Amino acid sequence: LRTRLIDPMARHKEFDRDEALQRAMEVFWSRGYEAASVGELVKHMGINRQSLYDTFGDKHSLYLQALDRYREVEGRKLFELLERPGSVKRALRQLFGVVVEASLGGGERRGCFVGNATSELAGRCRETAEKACGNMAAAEEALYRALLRGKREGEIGGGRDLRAVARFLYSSLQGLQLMSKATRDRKTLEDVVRVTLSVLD
Amino acid sequence: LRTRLIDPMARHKEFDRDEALQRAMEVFWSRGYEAASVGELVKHMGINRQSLYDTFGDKHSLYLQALDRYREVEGRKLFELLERPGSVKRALRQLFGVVVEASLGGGERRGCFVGNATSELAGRCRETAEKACGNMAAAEEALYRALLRGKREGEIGGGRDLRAVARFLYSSLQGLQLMSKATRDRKTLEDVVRVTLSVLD
DNA sequence: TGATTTCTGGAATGAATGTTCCAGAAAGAC
DNA sequence: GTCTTTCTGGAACATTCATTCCAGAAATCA
Repeated sequence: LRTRLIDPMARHKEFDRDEALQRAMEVFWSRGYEAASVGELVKHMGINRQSLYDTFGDKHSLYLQALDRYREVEGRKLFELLERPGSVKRALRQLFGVVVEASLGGGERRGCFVGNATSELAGRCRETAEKACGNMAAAEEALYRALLRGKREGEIGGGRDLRAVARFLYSSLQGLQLMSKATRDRKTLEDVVRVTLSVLD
Repeated sequence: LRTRLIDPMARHKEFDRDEALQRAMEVFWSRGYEAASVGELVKHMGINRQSLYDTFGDKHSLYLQALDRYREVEGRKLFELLERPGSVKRALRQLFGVVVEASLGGGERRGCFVGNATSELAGRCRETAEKACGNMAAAEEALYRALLRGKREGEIGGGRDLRAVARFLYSSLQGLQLMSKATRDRKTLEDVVRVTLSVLD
């Protein structure tokens, strides 16, 4: 790092750091921390073993960076969905619906990476717990703003503590994602969603 | 096994199988499947390494048996709490309250073993997924019966699809347990519980 | 071209893993 | 006492793991 500033003539990195991190995230997302081996990561990231260690540090450090990336990418999606003009209730139905459909589709059921990380590591790894907390707070905030807008636009009644409702919705989303890992029964998942969203009425 | 039936003269098992399994369950519950080493299991179970393999088979098989035990033990607790005569709403408040207090106490936050197992393995291990499903169905049934009683006794209104509400409550419990792994903020958790239980009003 | 740095692939390392083998002690049934 | 079986502790095994080392090829900039 220092030498490059002093005498900057060398080969550039060939791979795209973000793209490699994205791939790493997918592996950790599917397999979890412990079950994901460095060999697997190397293969899916498409970079050299040495490059992995040079660029991201060790496995644990890479995991935390993957968590950060997940938050950015998925957080952006959540944000965009909820800030989109139009019915807030409709946006929430869509949000929960995406989870249900992802579970019923033939693909892999990875759940929520942050939820998985919380379940697997938060009790044991302070950094993971902090990142999970941060993600929770960010999602809660996005939900809260959406609810505020819903109230402002008359779609949501004023009798509720919207902060509490936002927290409830985040918790429900995590519960649903967990359920969706265990069952592919559409009726069950839709029951959960229907009752969850009924608190907005 | 066969020889014992033909010629039953030998030493008896010295340790209590259920007790050892209970200990194994605690290890898996705290650490998850991958992170729990056989060495750790041997130590906490208080039995010999060989006895572990003789009695429970390999690590994976032991894990599945621990899951079964969890379901029996915790399932019984859930059942007893919900079947206890008196207010159903009160019982549910108590149920959710236990989770909140466990999270705020100084102890380890293990969450729900079945939830942990679902998160870590259900996507990859069919047997785990099936056991998780079974547990879900059993808990749902207990909740459903409690709700039916609440309706019969006039505590819960008749407008609801109680099957759906039972599923919702189970999902919420899982969501809450996950949240409780990441945060120790009482207000946050109580917000979630309050909104969750408000669907019964 | 020459200097310098990074990339790449593979080998090497050392620790930890799950599992099995062994030999002796202990305890029931005859 | 004599079997027979299980228990116990420890060693042995093979595999996998995360991580590091190495040497050559590639690429940048002077």
